[in-house]
Amino acid sequence: MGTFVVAEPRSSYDVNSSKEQWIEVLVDCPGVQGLYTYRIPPELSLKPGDILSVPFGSQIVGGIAIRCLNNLGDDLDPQRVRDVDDVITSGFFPSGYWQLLNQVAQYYCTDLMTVIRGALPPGLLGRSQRRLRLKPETLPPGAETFCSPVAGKIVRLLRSQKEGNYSSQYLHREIRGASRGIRELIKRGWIESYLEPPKTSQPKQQKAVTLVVDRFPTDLTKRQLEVLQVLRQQGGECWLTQLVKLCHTSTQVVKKLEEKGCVVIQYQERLRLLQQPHVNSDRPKQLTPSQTEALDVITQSESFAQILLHGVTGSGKTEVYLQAIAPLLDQGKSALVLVPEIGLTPQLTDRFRARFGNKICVYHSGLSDGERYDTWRQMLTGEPQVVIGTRSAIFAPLPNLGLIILDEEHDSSFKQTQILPTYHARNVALWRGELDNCPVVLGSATPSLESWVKIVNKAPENSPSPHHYLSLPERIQSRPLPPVEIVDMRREFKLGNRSIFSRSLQDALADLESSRKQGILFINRRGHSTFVSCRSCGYVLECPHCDVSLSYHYTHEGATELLRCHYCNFSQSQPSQCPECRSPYLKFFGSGTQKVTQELTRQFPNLRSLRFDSDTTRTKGAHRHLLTQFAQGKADLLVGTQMLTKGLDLAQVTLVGVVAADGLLHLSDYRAAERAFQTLTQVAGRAGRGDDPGRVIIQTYSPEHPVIKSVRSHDYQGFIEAELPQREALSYPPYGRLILIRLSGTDGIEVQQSAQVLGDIFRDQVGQGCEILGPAPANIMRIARRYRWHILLKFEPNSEVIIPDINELKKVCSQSVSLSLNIDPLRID
DNA sequence: AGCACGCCGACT
DNA sequence: GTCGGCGTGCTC
Repeated sequence: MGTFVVAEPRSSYDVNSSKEQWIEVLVDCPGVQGLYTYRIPPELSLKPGDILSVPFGSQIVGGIAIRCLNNLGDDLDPQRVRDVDDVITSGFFPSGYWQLLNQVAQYYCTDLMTVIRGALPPGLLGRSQRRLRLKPETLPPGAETFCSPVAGKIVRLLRSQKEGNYSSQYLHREIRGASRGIRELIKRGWIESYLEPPKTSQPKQQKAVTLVVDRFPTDLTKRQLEVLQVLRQQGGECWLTQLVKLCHTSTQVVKKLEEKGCVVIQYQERLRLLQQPHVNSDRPKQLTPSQTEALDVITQSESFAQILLHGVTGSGKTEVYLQAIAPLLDQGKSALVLVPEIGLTPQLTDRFRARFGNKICVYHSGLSDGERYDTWRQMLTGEPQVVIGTRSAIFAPLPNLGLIILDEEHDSSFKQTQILPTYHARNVALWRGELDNCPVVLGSATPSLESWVKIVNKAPENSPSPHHYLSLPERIQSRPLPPVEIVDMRREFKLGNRSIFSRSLQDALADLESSRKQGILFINRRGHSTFVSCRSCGYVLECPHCDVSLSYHYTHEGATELLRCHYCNFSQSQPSQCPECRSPYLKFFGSGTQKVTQELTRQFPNLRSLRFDSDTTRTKGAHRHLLTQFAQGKADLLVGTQMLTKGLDLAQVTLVGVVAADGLLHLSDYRAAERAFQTLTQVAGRAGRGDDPGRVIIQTYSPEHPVIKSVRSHDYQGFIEAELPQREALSYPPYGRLILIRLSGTDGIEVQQSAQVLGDIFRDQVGQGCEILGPAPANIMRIARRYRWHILLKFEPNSEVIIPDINELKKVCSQSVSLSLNIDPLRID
């Protein structure tokens, strides 16, 4: 080959680079569907998957680049196509991620953007804001007196703000008919209107100091030398603020060192990851034979597999998870561990951190926006790591996923109900496992019927993927499951015991008092009493906004007596007399955590108890604090609600008492029995996890209830065998699928009418193979002033039921009525 | 979501 | 006649 011209940088006559490029963008705007085409300005480089900001109408909104186009379609006038404004973040989605999001959107009947919004950390999809600013330089003194009254109001309002600056939204909210005044003021040149760019989460930059010399110069002051020595101790690099703090000095000293060429100070990204206290590291524990067997199956699954890990309480599921994850990290892969909302206890994360140290990332909605954003970025680095999180962490962008674990997979907090999409993390986890081709482990002591049927009862013909049922039937170290004693409270009453504690429970509590062991008391409800009624006329105090009675709250001597609504949080002080008949004799019915604690101190003054419910764990860190206190033996009894059932592993607990199981048993819900069995089994499982054997006492008015019988003998199998045929007979899940259409609004008549119209539409359009129940008023018809109606669709899982588009359905409803779909609802109330 | 356009009732 | 209410529809 002869001489060859070295390639010149691409110049403007290069056909490829002068050719215009367009991009189709999914725009983040409510009520907007479909893709919009934008021109890619030559100075921007972007690719599908990038998060963009684009002009849309009069504003700048967020969007996702979907695909590149080389030429515009004929139907689009090039004049109308606008430029992409900016690239907010690039490379935020691992490959295969789109397919997952699309699958979620399709199954849960929402648009892709809604799924993206729910998956991304908050604050990435920004939206511009129109703001108005007073121009003091052109504003004549006393301006408000010689313009229209509305304009005057606006000027006065803007003056009250120190920057003379408010959002247009705020002005419109504060001043009626503001638009006229705003137009006038702009015309006069006294104010200006501008778009504030969307504020999206950004990496946090902080000054870092780096040591750049090996040998320290000789002309250093004592202070300067000290700083350099500390910096060397820190590995040659340190945040400026931290260094200054460590040396008890000022930034001046470090600046001087920079001038002398010893260090460099520059901005670096600082990840705002959740700082957690140090824990002592631990080593893998010896496994039982069944743990070993389970671990082998998991570690040998290198592609997608559904694995149900059914381990009785205290059988050491967590240790199996830990040992299954360890080899993955060595292979450079990551693992995702999902836990129930309140199950994200410090106990669990501490155990993971003790084993894997800083390879652990915690991701849940309690983090600040910045922390979530940075944790997300940390995951994108692709370093092998373990992400522990709640429901939404199933969307964690781990590029090299080797294992997904759902701990306590039966837990209902894996289902999102209030906001769209109404996804179940277990479903999404299985899809993700399939897409990322990694095993999914579902762990529980009381597996959901869904998982049981899917994995254990699965018919061979529709099981293309491997599925395994792994059982850990025994507790570690051969500890026995605690014996469960059922106490018939009707009998107690007959024998003249009017206390909320049966004689058995009283004996056990007295025992606890003398033996210095610890116990747990489970109550279904928080507060003191579930309702207050007048002894003379029977009037029950009800919430003015909801169709429910008010709960009585009273914690201790001298505290204010409150009535509170557990649905809308309305509260008022306890009246001294009946609002209806003025009788002063009001009686409290039904026991909550507060009343039980009160009774305890009255009957067992030497037992120290801690209340553990959403009232006492509301503040940040309270959860951890209460558990630490209990673990340190600063109390003998933990008195609490459902929260107690989730992942507490307290070795000293020997007694578990269920004050009244009946509240769980008699709910008019198809899933009530399953929930009751799970809750009771889980709470019973808190006993006897240490060296001392445990004991469980369940008080009930229906001791013959099949759920109670199964719980007494720790008989999951028996429960399942009784429950499944009932579900099958009525085509309830897991045999049939449900979709709940919820209508609500402040006008009861309009809600009812819209429900009827929708019911007729469904009967017309989806009748085949789909049963339509309702419309009917919801169990509690009114909550927070809103009337609620339901329509329930029930159909075979494989039938081709076509759900009408929700936007079409909304059109036929009254405007005041809001409509939402809940796909596979867990509760219908 | 904003913001325009456009069609009807109460004022100069 | 005009002003100003807010119903409908569009945003590359």
